[in-house]
Amino acid sequence: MQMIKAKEQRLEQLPIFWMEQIVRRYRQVATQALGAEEAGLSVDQWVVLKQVGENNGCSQVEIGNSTVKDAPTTTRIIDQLVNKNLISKQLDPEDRRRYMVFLTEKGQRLIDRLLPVVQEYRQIPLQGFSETEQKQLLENLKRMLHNLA
Amino acid sequence: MQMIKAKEQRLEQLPIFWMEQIVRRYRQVATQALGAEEAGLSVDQWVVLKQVGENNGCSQVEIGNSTVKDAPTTTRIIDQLVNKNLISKQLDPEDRRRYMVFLTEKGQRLIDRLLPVVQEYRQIPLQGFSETEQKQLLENLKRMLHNLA
DNA sequence: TTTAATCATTTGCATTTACAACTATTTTAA
DNA sequence: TTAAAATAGTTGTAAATGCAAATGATTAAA
Repeated sequence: MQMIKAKEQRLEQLPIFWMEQIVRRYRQVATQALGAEEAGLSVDQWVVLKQVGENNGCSQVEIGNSTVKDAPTTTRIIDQLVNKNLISKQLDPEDRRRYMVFLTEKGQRLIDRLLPVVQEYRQIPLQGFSETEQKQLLENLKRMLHNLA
Repeated sequence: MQMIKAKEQRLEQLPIFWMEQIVRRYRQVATQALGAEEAGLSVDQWVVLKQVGENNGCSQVEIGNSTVKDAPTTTRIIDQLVNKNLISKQLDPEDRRRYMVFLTEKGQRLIDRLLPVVQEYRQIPLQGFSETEQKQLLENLKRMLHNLA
């Protein structure tokens, strides 16, 4: 059995290497687009805000799960949004460990205003990708994450 | 011309959403694998160390370019590696703004020791991907980054 | 040649992040 | 019913990151 020396991998051949750049650059684009709206909202704050809007009254754990952020991060982002009066928290009378999180009217108005902006920058990275290519890409990414789990 | 309401995008339909998780999870796997070697080396430190090894005597700017890290980050990682005696810096007599960066013997030995470990965890995310799929994935990622540039 | 512009590197700072530890509450099970 | 385990959320901290600005050196231009 012959030993074959493993091919030296250059960084540019590693998907992760590119993904890191894409994620970083995308964040810059998103941050800039949100910043231009003078809403004082970070990308993460937007994601959580939107998620609260779609799951009004849910717990922080649920928000953390759906946005894939850990508990401390979720707590802090939610507090930031509460301080901006975009959402509110209220102790769950059924389970006094939990807080139920609600969108405020101000929060709803902000979502309505920012949604078009977000939808615009979200399509930037996939410009020129066919539906098929997008689906395929998503599948590949899910496979990669599954491999790492 | 009829207005079509943009499809509400869920997070799970965004490639970036998955990429963030993949990158984070991959870092955990890599950090753990390196940690198990008791080398006291972070993932970023490894990448820079390896890059210095492949470009012995080059400047910090060049290291930063090849690893896609900004100047302050590059400076700090290089200093960490210098403190561990894995690399050394030396003023370039031709251009006294630049430092030339060299691998030490200790650095070379560490690379030799860690390389198999790194090659092992690097292939984890792509398990089950054919050559063709890997090439295609890389192409797609490059396209995405290009769209964002 | 002197000034201005550019370049390589460093420093400082504000923000983010991951991780561990802690409190309070509820659930489980002995 | 009471002790142990699990759950929801919070706090603290060390490290990483991104950005802006500063320093020292070189190059380009007036």
